[in-house]
Amino acid sequence: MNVKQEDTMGNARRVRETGTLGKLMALLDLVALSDYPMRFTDILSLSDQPRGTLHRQLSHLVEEGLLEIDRDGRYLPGIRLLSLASRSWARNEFRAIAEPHLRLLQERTGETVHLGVLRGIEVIYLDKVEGRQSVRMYSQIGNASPAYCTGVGKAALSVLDDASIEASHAGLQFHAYTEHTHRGVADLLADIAAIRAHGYAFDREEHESGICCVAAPIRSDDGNMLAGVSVTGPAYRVTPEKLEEWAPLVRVAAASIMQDMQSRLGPKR
Amino acid sequence: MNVKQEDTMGNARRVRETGTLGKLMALLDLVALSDYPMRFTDILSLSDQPRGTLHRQLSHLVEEGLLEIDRDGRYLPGIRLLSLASRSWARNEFRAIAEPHLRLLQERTGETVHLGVLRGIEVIYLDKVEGRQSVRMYSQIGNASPAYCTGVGKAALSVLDDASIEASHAGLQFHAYTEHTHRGVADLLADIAAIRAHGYAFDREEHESGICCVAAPIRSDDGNMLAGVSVTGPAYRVTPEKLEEWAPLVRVAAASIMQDMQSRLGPKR
DNA sequence: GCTGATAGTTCCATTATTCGGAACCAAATT
DNA sequence: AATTTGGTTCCGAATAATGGAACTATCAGC
Repeated sequence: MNVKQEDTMGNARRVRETGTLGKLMALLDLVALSDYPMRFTDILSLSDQPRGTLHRQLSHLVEEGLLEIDRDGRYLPGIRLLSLASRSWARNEFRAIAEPHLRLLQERTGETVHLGVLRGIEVIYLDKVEGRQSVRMYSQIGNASPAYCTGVGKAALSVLDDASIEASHAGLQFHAYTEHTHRGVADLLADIAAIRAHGYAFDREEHESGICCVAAPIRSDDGNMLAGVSVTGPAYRVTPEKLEEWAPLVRVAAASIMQDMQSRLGPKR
Repeated sequence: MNVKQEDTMGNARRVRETGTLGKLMALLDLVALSDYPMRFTDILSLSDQPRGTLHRQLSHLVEEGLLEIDRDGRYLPGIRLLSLASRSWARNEFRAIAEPHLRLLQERTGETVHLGVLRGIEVIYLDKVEGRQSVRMYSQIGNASPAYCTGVGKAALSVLDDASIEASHAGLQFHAYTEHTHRGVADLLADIAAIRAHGYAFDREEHESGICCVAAPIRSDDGNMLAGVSVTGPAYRVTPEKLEEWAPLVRVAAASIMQDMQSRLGPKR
């Protein structure tokens, strides 16, 4: 576009901002995914754009219902996003195919089961099946977490070769969520080598203190989508032994999902 | 813009399509909210745009992850929508404030409780609290339904005056979901008059056969947002007597939510 | 395999939209 | 009243979207 080639580091999400839509979506990300609601000036300082331009862009997003302004002039994600997303979820074939297998895995282990897909260097959780406790359903669904510190993410990455992983994570600053979080690509690659050897990945409190999981990779037959299933639980209940014990179950679940995908999506075309 | 002023009736959703973003979002709606996955030509026949233009627009949406193409060349809603929406939901203050009241109402009635906001002539469900059964959580959240045939929708509409309702529903074709669905604005306004008198709305199998509910309106203090709470259940369990019995509880829930909003949002600014 | 038809993609001069600096407006602050 | 801060509007210049047409699969029937 113009001078702003170098994406101010931290935000290693978007690379090229394709035309008008790209710019607006980048802005939407900035506002909707921020951790606190921002006002016009806050956004102005983060997005290097002239005032007039930014103002018009925000107005357009608001007009479309993608953002909303509260009474204090703070910008918040709009509800239109919700209705779009509910379709995205309901109509997702992969999720639908995986669901029964997630349920089975949940029953076998008694712990929470997650399904997530890899999108770049992030994992987006597509579904979640939990046991009795009706804590906060929905919660995790749609959430994006870094691949390098989640079981599902590392499992999915393990299908790729080192070069790709290194390339996609180059220059990324690994955030130290806990003391066990990988600190850089080298750590990650070492872990991934082990994951490839075993066929499953562990997350031992790497993303959240006190939370462990074991995950297995899923790849679509066309190879365009990488995903993972995991069983997650609190460390006091989910011991290393339990994780080892569940690993084969998780692998079976992943394998069954892949098989179902092949038979339900493969033959057609 | 150009000739296409009259929005081919049925789709009484979008009126003016603001610039580039508006057109793209209209297209996204068309594709993402359709009932079945469409291929390029299907979309072409629905959106009156030249081939080249449409193709580029779809490409942009795909590049941004708002749409995806499956192996058969059909366009589907993309997962990026999910991650945006999860923030929209998690950060929604109204939902957070209402939640405890929804839980209480659920406990008191034992049936499923919904929270929905009015957006134009549609209701978008923001939250849902159900009892024991872990049927299909999430399901309803984000879903958009016509206001005229849902309890929450009619309750929310009842806060507006007849003229506004008539204006917004003018020319709208009322879809006959069941034999009890209102057939036109006249029916709707008659029902709404009763709702205003009582302070609560019934839905007696108007949207879905065998499903009944009772709902009460919620209006934000600034009057910019209309919403509703409802208790819903299967007709065999949720008799007319039960609905009458719950009506005051639903009104109390609505009132408490409004009060909480006032005290938690009001004083600030 | 050939022929015509249908589906999808690319090109590029024209046209419409966005861009962005600056002026403007409105509230708070001194 | 004067100044600062936060937000909005304007309009010529820069840029991106448009859309007709040419082009390339892919497919169906012969």
